[in-house]
Amino acid sequence: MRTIERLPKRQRQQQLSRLIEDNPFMTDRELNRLLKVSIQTIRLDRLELGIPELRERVKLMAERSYDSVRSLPLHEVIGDIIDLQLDKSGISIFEIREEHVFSRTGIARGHHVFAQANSLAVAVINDEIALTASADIRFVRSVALGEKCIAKAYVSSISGGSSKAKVDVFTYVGEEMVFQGHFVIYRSAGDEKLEGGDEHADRN
Amino acid sequence: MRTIERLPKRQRQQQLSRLIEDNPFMTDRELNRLLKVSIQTIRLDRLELGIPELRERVKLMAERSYDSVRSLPLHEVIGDIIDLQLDKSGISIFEIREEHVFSRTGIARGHHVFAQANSLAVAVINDEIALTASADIRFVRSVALGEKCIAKAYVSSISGGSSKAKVDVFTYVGEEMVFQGHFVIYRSAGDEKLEGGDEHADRN
DNA sequence: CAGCTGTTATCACCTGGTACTAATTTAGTA
DNA sequence: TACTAAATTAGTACCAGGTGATAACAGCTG
Repeated sequence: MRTIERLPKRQRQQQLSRLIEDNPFMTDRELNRLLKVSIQTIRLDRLELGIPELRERVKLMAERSYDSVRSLPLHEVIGDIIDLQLDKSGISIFEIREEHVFSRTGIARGHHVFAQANSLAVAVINDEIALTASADIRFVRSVALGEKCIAKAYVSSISGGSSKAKVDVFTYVGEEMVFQGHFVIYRSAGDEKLEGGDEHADRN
Repeated sequence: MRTIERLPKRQRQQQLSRLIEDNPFMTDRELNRLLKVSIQTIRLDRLELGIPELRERVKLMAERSYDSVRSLPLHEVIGDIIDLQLDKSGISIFEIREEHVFSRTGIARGHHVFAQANSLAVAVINDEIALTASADIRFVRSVALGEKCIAKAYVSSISGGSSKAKVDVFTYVGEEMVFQGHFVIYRSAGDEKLEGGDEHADRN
């Protein structure tokens, strides 16, 4: 057996890779039944392909998700709030990373930029519960992978003791403005028919 | 030993919970050394507390992250597009789940609802690259955990052979409108200074 | 003292493997 | 055809990290 026609092995190994890729929870036993080869062959194949055993695969996945939970994009506030004067103004920083961009072009997806601004607008309102009621937004220029977005929020009006506040948010990359939004935020004071959006999250 | 002074057990179990909580990758062996009790006691404690063994914990984490990858909130299109007539209209469904709501109240965070609408507005535009330029949005009422958001997008105008399209999106839960947005989308045709937001994602 | 809780110790067993050795099958060529 | 080498299968010992059952012991308490 020199070189020709040893495809079946290659093919099987490709299949094996694919199977494990799209269901990493398969045991060797299940795989040997699916691929109609002995369990030893499966193990040899994994060895050659550098695919770790089930438990290691599962552990790796868990570790990855454990790490990423610590910096999860859509839980709590998007972006790090670095300055906050309640009912007045606030500043947050948000770095555009792999998971935020469209892979073909490296341009940030709009909702991330929006989410940073929205989070900040909500955080700056000094209330137990604050929800976005409406917003008028503009993406001035596209934001690329690796760029740091600095969002600055200014409360422009707070209606008396009651329910609405207006917040303007401007997001910059360096000197350039990339986004602007005018938000109307509902506050908890005196209304039960809350209107949407985001609640107040921790302010650390 | 009636009731008084059996605190050490309770305390130990609390500590155990805490330890496992903030490092789920600990074996019973490591825990027994840390807490200075036998490994059997650790196992009994886990049993009483309903804490599964290391491998189960790790597997659960992996499964959670695996599930959420399949329906990842901010990658690709948010929501399932169930109908699409390019340059005309589109419909998508998005179910509000645990990871989309503010845990204290079960109210959906605004950017998810926005993200669904934004994704759909972009998807409905028949162009290689489409980016959100601006939007005017309103959260009509808050959306709760478990509710299914049906977003309907209508292209209201496409400016000649050139760069802008207007898309109106209305999102409903049952009969009720919960969100409305008017989007201006930039299209790839004839402009390099693209303006932000979201690119065109797969349409399946 | 009996009885109870709590703790520790053993022992058999389980899953999903690794590591190694050996036999068997298959295919290709001298 | 016989030889050779790769590929596959089989079997064994061993491992981590457990479960489950059973037993023994300590210490207090009524």
